[in-house]
Amino acid sequence: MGRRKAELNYSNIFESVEFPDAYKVSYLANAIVFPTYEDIRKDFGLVRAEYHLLLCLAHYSELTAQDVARITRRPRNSISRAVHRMLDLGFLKRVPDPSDARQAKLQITKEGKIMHNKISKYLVAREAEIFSVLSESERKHFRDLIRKLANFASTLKR
Amino acid sequence: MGRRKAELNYSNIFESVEFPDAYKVSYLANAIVFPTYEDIRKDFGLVRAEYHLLLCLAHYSELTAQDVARITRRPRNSISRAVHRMLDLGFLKRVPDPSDARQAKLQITKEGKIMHNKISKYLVAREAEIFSVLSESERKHFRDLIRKLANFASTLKR
DNA sequence: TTAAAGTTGTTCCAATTGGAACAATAAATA
DNA sequence: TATTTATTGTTCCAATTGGAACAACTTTAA
Repeated sequence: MGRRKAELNYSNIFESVEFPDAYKVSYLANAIVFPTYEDIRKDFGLVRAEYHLLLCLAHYSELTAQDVARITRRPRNSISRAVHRMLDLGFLKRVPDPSDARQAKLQITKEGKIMHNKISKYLVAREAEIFSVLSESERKHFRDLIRKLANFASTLKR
Repeated sequence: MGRRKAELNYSNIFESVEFPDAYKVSYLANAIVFPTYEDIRKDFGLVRAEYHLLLCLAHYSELTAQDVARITRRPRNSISRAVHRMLDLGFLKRVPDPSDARQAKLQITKEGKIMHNKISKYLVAREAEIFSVLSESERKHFRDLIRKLANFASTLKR
């Protein structure tokens, strides 16, 4: 007691905010997702859109830049910039689409896959850490609910 | 044995991504939270950190800039910038702390409260829209689970 | 067939952003 | 006490960002 100043514990507004569920989704994203992008940038040298390209093309063998923009809900120009850098880095290849000269099909390269695997490994561990606070059954339940929400959100116009 | 249909709908990677839960939290935030900040900017003229100041000071009568940075997990310099603009706009007032000359206590003004109420109303409606896809019981479960996750996330070092 | 409307990928540009360093002050330690 | 370490709020700066406009191309409508 005495000399040390009283330390108030202003830690959050989780229970008092007017939109507690949306606020916590936002908070979680800020606490765990965005620092993760920062880690990816520092440790692997890729910015968000660049990583998104890897992620999408690791799961679909062929996509246009526009497809990736839609899947990730990022602006097209960010994706466009990222495509060029990823081509330079050798993580993607691009083939013009003969049936539509406006667009080009993108594919991930072997090097891209290797990079994707490295980053994924890190992200899987990170996810496990965060969700370790839930029991198996809670986590299963959460998965069902967040799936419902995400599917619904994906139908909303951008 | 039918051929796979050529016209696939590349809409998401929810089910194939290696970290499906974290990915959907991120996706939800991108789909509903960040467009919301954009709306607040357009409709109310406040950027994210400025709105965060309103939000925090609507729920705690007195906070330092640093408190707000901690509560919202935003960088201090963003909050600092926002404080000055909010003072100019008359939404906040600032009183030097006599017991610690480094810091100042911030409070929301009447005008700030009015602005906060307007924005809150919009956000509450937005939350209701998003979560309308869940039943009452599902929503209650989701609330419990996201609370657990958010509380855990708040204990993680920044 | 022509004209209008929509789509894709791109460049440009202005604004936002956050890391880093800094001065002032406070707290901890020797 | 004197010195070192930590904290607060700030400014600076470089990088990221996304909106808007654009050209090239395709699709739809007339």
